[in-house]
Amino acid sequence: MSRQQNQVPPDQQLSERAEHVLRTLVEQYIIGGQPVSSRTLSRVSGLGLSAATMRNVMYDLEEQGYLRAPHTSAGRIPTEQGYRLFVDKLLQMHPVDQLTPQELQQQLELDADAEPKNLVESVSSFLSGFTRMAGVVTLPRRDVTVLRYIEFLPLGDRRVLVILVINDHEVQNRVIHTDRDYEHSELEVATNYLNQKFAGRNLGTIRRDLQRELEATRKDVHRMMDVLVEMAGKAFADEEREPETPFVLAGETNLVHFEELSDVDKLRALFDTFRQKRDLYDLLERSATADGLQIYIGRESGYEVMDDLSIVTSPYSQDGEVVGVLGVIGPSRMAYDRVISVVDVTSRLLGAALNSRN
Amino acid sequence: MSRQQNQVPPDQQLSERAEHVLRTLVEQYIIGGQPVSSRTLSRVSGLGLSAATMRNVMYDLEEQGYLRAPHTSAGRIPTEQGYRLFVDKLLQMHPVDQLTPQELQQQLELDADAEPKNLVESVSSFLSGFTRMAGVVTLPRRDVTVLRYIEFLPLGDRRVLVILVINDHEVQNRVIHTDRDYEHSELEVATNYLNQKFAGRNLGTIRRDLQRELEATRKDVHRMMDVLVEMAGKAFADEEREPETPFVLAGETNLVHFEELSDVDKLRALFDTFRQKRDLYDLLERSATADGLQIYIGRESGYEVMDDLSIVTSPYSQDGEVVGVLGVIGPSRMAYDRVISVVDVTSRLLGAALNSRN
DNA sequence: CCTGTCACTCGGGCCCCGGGAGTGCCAGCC
DNA sequence: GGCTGGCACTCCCGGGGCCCGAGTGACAGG
Repeated sequence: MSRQQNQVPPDQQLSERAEHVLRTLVEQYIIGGQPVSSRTLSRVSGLGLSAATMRNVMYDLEEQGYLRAPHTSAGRIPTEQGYRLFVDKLLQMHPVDQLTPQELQQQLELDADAEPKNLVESVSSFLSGFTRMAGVVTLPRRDVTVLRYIEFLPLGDRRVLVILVINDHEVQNRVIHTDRDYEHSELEVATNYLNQKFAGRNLGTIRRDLQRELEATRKDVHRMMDVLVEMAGKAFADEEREPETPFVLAGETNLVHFEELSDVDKLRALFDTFRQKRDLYDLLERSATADGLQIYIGRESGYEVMDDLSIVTSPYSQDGEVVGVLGVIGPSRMAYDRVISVVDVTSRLLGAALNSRN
Repeated sequence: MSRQQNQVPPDQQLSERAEHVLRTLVEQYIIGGQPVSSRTLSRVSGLGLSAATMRNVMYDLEEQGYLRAPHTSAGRIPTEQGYRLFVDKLLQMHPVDQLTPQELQQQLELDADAEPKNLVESVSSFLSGFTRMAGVVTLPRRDVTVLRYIEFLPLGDRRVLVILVINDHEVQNRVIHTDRDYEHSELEVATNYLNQKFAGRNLGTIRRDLQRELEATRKDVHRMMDVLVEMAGKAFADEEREPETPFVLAGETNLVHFEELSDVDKLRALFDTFRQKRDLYDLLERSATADGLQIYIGRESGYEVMDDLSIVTSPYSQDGEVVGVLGVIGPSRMAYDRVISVVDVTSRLLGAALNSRN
């Protein structure tokens, strides 16, 4: 206990040798999942040093907070700080295995014309399937949403189907209930009028203008216009009803396979957190504002349940603007090089898939 | 071991008293989760019998395969056969708590105009939330699918949006890629022609006729017709692309809270089965053909992973025709009365929600 | 047929013990 | 000064023995 307390400030430079040892140790731990002993390091590090020397180095690393020993006579495992240094400085990226994401590539081509929701589900499930951990992807969120086309179709039973084409690609269907049945021809008038007036304009401003329009036509005799504007209003009001949980989590149950979650209580706590979605969403939001690929190791994310778990995230963009975040959640003891590659490539592919739609 | 082997045939009638004891025991076990002792039964059964007598009764019940003792000096717990008798004959249904499904009622009203997929997701998540177990709902599957309306809209970039309204309520969007861009007016011709020809007809027959139509127009000079029929063909071909996993499972992670799944290996096996979806789907299919509410206790379902788990299912109908199944998966030690009520009511409400759309 | 009683069985908690793994430290060597 | 071999020490882990409590099975008597 004393050793941890009088830590040498962690910003002190580590010798190259110490870094090499740390890197080897983390790699070994990731492979084997067992605390790494001085003997193993001596054998495997390639430094040609004896176990005794390794012990000295390890002692120093522990003193500086990079390692800890689960108990006296186990080997050592990395602390969060140890992983941190590892990913920041010591990680050797293998060239991305270009072959494997092909699977995603194909899937994205299949989904090329799908709604964002479906796209996001595909990608999330790819991330989880490929890494055998949990995948998470937020729905793309654009500030400018341009109405491309609006159309009304009669469904009968005083219901009208409203079709909105937004941003050239997203198609939304709404059903609104009206005071009476409308003829196809009547609705065609509405369709034409609204398209002429609003197509190509921003959804936010349309909502404002509709309000004004409504007041104007009220004074008018043109009852028909009144009704159709109200219809459009309804359709757009519905737009407000956001999905409460704007991200898709997949493969959570993969996590049950990991040693570090063989404690059922921990598993429960984690799944409960996932269920609430709020915390995870906040974390993702944070990653969206930070730029580039982010790695939160263990409690760095700020949540106790993330103990021994890490999350690797990357924002994805459309038209050069960040519209969402995706990532992978797994044990801190994960193969960061692979996961980083996958997350990185995936975010790019998703971005590309979104762009190719224009 | 000997006692289990020379079992008295289970079809032998149980005395009323034995049944009462069995019922009390199952109820107690469901409440407490602990093996039930003769003393407890003596206190709680209301029969005014001593523990010693209970022991004799329990001995008989064990001999007939309704109970088993985890070990000599624990109490007894029900076997699958015990649960079976309990649910078939001894279960006292409380009048359905009419208040609680109100939550679902409201949700369904909100979703009244939603796509089947969303409806099913709502219901599945209700089942899991309300029971705190796992909920599962298959997508409604209708044999007759009538095309109500079809429409083409130009999206630009040689893409055309096809909107299909099916069965009065389901709206499907497809994007198809064409050889060139089409004017709105050209597509309007297509829209009119196809609606006139095919609206109100069965999707299956339309597909056949389109094929014929295509061959006919080929010989014709009318190139335009050719193209649009091909378009429609594409749209319907897409229809074939079924969701590979036509059911929605929600709240699997709730199961981690149960004692009987505190064995991590079991949990893994179960989640792996869920991931594959096939087995579960087969099980649900089976329940659809059987009529009314079904209960599979433990391995009755035919799957080893369902050991200590039960599934309560009920088909749901639209226009008097069974179109899907929903259910709840949880430990065999579940409050069957509540779960049965919920599953039953939910299937009715879902059916009603589907019907009210016509 | 029911009941009180008593011997018996079994699981769980506890301690103790020994073996094995890995360390910390030290003396000696280069 | 840094590296190494050696050695004592610490700790985990598994097994065995012990006791206790819970619950049963069986039996004899009402």
